[in-house]
Amino acid sequence: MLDSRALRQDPGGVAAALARRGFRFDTEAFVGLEEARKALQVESEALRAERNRFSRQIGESKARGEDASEAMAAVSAAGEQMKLLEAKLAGVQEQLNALLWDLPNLPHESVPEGDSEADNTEIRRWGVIPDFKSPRDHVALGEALGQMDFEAAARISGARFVVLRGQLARLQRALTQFMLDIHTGEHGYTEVYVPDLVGPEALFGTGQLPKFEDDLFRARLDPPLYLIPTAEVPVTNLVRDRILEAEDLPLRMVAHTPCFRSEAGSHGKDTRGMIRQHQFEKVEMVQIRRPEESYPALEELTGHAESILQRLELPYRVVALCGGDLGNSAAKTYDLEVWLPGQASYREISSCSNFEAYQARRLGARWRNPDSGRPEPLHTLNGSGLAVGRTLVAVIENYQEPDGSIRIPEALRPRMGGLERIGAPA
RNA sequence: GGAGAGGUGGCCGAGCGGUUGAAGGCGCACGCCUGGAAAGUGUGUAUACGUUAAUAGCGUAUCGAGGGUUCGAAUCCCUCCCUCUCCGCCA
Repeated sequence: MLDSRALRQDPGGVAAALARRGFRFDTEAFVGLEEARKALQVESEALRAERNRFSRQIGESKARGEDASEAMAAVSAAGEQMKLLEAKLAGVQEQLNALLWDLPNLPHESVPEGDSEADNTEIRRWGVIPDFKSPRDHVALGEALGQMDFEAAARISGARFVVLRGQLARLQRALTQFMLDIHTGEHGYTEVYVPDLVGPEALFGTGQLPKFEDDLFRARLDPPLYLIPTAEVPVTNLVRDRILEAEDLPLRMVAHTPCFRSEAGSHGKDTRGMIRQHQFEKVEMVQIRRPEESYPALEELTGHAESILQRLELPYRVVALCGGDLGNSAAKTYDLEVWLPGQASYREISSCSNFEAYQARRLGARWRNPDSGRPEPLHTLNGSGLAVGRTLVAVIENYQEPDGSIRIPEALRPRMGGLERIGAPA
């Protein structure tokens, strides 16, 4: 959600900024609604103030045992009119909210121009792309090992699920623990365990609702409950409706959760393998920051995600998303793309974003700024550190041997009981 | 799942349907007192929106959420959510 004050003061400027991400903001509709809102609000508040005055008089008169029928009639009349006005106001407010909630975040000035993935800017590359004569992808490798089973998963749950067995299952667990231990032990994050099912308010806060309901799995209808698409939702919502003190900041939290995505609208995309699943594991970093610190924090957080790839010795590049490719709530995003020999391309393995105050406003996440003495919206950031399923894919493909075995990255061996490779040749 | 109790300000805790944004206490802030501190004492201490140059005033809203009764609801009624206790079940 954008700052409604800024929106009122400079709708044209906001529209121009939103145009950078390919979003058309109907300023005329907004200004019209806003004017109607203001008029109705002022009028109905004045009326209510008058009614309150009369009500007080009634109380006083009755306390003295006097007749109050005149004032009661006045209040009654005001009440009728108020009902009308307030119904109108509620209608306008609803339209205004729908418009407001639908607006994406303003891109940061450093975000590259462009309207698609093709316009993203590569910031840096790390690592050496392995030179395989005939690389196999993780599906071929995993299935040959007998440890990756899409058919079994399909029998249980349909498409876009996987069953891992034995050392591959363990490798995924090792990756998870490895990531968590580094973020908590070296990067200053506090590990949190959070619900995997969340209510609609939580999803509204981080921006998934109301716009992106189709991407979610709903687990219960009555009091609605959704499976989380990312730990960002429950973890960021930890500060919902809170006013933090300056000394509480910054907050750095990390959580490992499964993530559930319906992948509506991506039929036929990445249908092979573990790249795009309905369910996957992810380690997620979340930071809650004072506004002036959020951009340095984005660099820091991105570095934390990169450090995992470096320790696993996986080649990757960092890409700054252009305006058109930016997620709805983000002001700026770096994607980390890992090299996948099976596809001979870089694929997203982490997305690190600064949401500035966009989520914080929806969440009511504030801090007491000592300079102003007032509660002000915080800045929220998050980034995958990393998507575990895709990391497993990257390890399998980058560490493959001609005989179909998988070497285990040095950094993971202690967590694999010293194992050096999976599927050693007979 | 069954039975019961309860949800009020940062916390605890009052609150007859009427002038209650809400007594009192704790905590916190500032001042007085003190050689310094403690104790004591005084004052202040929610948030959002609107109006405004204003983080000054004024207005409106908010006592779990939503709806209803009423001239008027923290107080009465209904629905839902949550917490606690006991029983049952259960990882």
